[in-house]
Amino acid sequence: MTTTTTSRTAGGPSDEAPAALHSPVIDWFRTHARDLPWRRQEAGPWGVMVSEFMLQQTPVSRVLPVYEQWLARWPRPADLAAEPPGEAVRAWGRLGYPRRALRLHAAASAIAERHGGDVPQDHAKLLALPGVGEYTAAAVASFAYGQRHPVLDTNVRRVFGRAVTGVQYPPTATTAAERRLARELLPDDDPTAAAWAAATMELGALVCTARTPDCHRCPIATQCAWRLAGSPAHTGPPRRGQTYAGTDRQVRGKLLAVLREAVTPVEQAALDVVWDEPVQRARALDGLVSDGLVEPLTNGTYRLPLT
DNA sequence: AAAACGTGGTG
DNA sequence: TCACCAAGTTT
Repeated sequence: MTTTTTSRTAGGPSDEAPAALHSPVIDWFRTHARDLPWRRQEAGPWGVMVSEFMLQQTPVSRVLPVYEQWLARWPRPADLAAEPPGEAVRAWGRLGYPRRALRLHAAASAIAERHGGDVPQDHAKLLALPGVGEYTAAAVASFAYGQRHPVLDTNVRRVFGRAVTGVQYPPTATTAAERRLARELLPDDDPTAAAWAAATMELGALVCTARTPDCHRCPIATQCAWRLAGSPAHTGPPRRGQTYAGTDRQVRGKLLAVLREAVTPVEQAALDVVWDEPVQRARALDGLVSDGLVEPLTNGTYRLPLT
């Protein structure tokens, strides 16, 4: 035997690992999945897409009521596209990151214009839509159309990090190794792959949570590499929590809150009261305007964008 | 590639 | 209380 004997890539899953994980996780999902509105058949691809936009960095509990109102008001992409972008921003409410509302409106317009009003099925076409990145394209293709795509969100990354790689937390940014692993673990056929995607996400959301995982209820606890290693603490760089108080983001939020509530254009003075520091206040407002979230009128007033 | 981008619940 | 966390995308 030579020193160059073939060996499996370090840290990679064994050939039989996938099958051993698929069934327990998918079976668990069948009995424990939450009954969320965007998972109902009647939600359709548009409902799935709307939910995915809203769920980008925003918890399910806060998305629920806004999602219902949104779909009731704009049941099809063309319905949203027919309204001014500012109406999308207003209906977005306090979900946060309001540029998502603008992008969802722009995506709806693109769907209405270029795709005959139907959410495209092709991953590349989904990816080309405003506000749709790698995750959302895969999620819509998988959840709405039952296709086979690696769906790698924060939940799945954590589940794979623990169950397979054996670490408490995945790296800060998604790595090529994580993408490769997600691809390797993907079941071969479309329906099973789609179920796997939804199931691993749900497992991360309900059981394999960031702070205090409930391993007692985990269907793959006996196979979890992290548990088997004694649940070692995170070793990498500290996970940065973004500060918010005093940032431009906070000021933008306060300014936009005023505009959302207003039915008519708002005077400069009404915006000035939300923040006392004039330089930062002006910078925040300029930022909102350049982002297309606020429209300045020639008479010195401001409103949510009509175009 | 690092940083910007909202908001509210929770341990 | 306060830092962490939540189905990311864009520049």
